[in-house]
Amino acid sequence: MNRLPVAERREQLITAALTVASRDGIEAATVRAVAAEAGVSLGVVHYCFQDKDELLRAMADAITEQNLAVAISTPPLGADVQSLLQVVIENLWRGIRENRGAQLLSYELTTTSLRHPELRGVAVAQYEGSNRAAVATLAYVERAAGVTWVVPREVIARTIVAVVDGFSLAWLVDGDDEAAIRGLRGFAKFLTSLAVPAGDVSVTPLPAPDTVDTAEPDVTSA
Amino acid sequence: MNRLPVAERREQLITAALTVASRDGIEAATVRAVAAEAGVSLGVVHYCFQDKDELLRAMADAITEQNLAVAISTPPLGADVQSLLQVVIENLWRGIRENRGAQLLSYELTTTSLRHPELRGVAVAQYEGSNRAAVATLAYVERAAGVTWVVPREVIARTIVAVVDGFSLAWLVDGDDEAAIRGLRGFAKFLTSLAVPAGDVSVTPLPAPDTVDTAEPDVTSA
DNA sequence: GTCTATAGTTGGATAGAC
DNA sequence: GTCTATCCAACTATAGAC
Repeated sequence: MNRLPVAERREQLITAALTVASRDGIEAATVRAVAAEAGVSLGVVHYCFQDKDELLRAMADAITEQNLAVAISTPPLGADVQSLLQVVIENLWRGIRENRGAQLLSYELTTTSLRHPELRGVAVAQYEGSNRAAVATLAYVERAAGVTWVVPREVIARTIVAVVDGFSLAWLVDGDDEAAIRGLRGFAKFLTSLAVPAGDVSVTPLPAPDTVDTAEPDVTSA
Repeated sequence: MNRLPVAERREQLITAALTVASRDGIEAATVRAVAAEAGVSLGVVHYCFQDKDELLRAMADAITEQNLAVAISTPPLGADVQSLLQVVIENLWRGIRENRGAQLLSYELTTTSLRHPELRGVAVAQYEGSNRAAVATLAYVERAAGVTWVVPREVIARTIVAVVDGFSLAWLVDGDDEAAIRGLRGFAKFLTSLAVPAGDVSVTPLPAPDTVDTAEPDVTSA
């Protein structure tokens, strides 16, 4: 109703799009539905976004940013690898469990992106976000617990993303919370077995929380 | 063109639907596109299937059956757990790698099913198929290598499905064959660490191949 | 059983008044 | 900037001729 600067209007519409898409699925996030959710008329959306693809892309970017933002929250410090990984994984899991719709939307965005050339890049961006977050988390754990890994950090990061995605997907289907958390705990234990005390360097002092660029790897992306 | 019994016509249309959906995505598998692919007219499809949902459901069932059928193929026998698991996982991976479209379709079916009440059950059926195949594979490995597991077989099965799904999804996005196979090999190694020699019972003689109801777990489902 | 024709929806996108 | 009105395309589904 009110006249807003385009930038703000865009934010509002992106939020509306996220609401609709998380709740009712990516298919339901039509231009019309988004306009209705935001309480504006159809024309407004087309005034702010060139076309539907641009809106979808903006929505995907918003998710990624959001995940990276969440990733800054600091987990409990100073503990052994085992419990540190446990906590990190469980925080991550809580975020997923409490946002079923968003998690499902993330997979919908991935598959949609993989099928439509005009959305090429969205899925890759999601994955890059996830991997960066996972790598940063690992770096954090390394410093906090004074360890390194017996395999390259990037390899572990990829595994984290894959395993969390896999268990999330299974949980989306059967809703078995117990099985999900059990699986993830087992995985944390496995990760622990890949850690070895950092040889030469003693435990590096922890940087201030906000210079650690993650805590919870983004798993919203594919 | 020709007059076929309904049952055969259905098979033909399901095949056509699989072709279209694997190639162009689940969205592209419209009644019209399927009819065109099968070389029949629009009305024929509606004569064979009550509505589009029934067609989609039939398509999903066909995938599951197909996966279970593939799972009967016998892997190389008589080896240690490590190499046995290695081979099983690599066979599984080859099947995925060579059917990118079908694999992607599987995830599309899952998310679609999770969003549409009228397709409720499809995703669960996919997952049950995967799990049954994984459990059967584990049972096979147990007999072939004379081992049992330090955690319940069902838990391992769920983990297998999750991990394979996770790595598959990552591969669909970035196409990194090397990373995928590396990750899966690492996982096979991990599984090996969960195996212990079967204590009391000596190695049970292998049943005939076709009584072993799997070899490759279905990972097509979500 | 198979075809054409058409009804009835839905959704993307634009034009033009205010 | 925002609204209404409208166009156009694609799709599901059905009716009825052959």
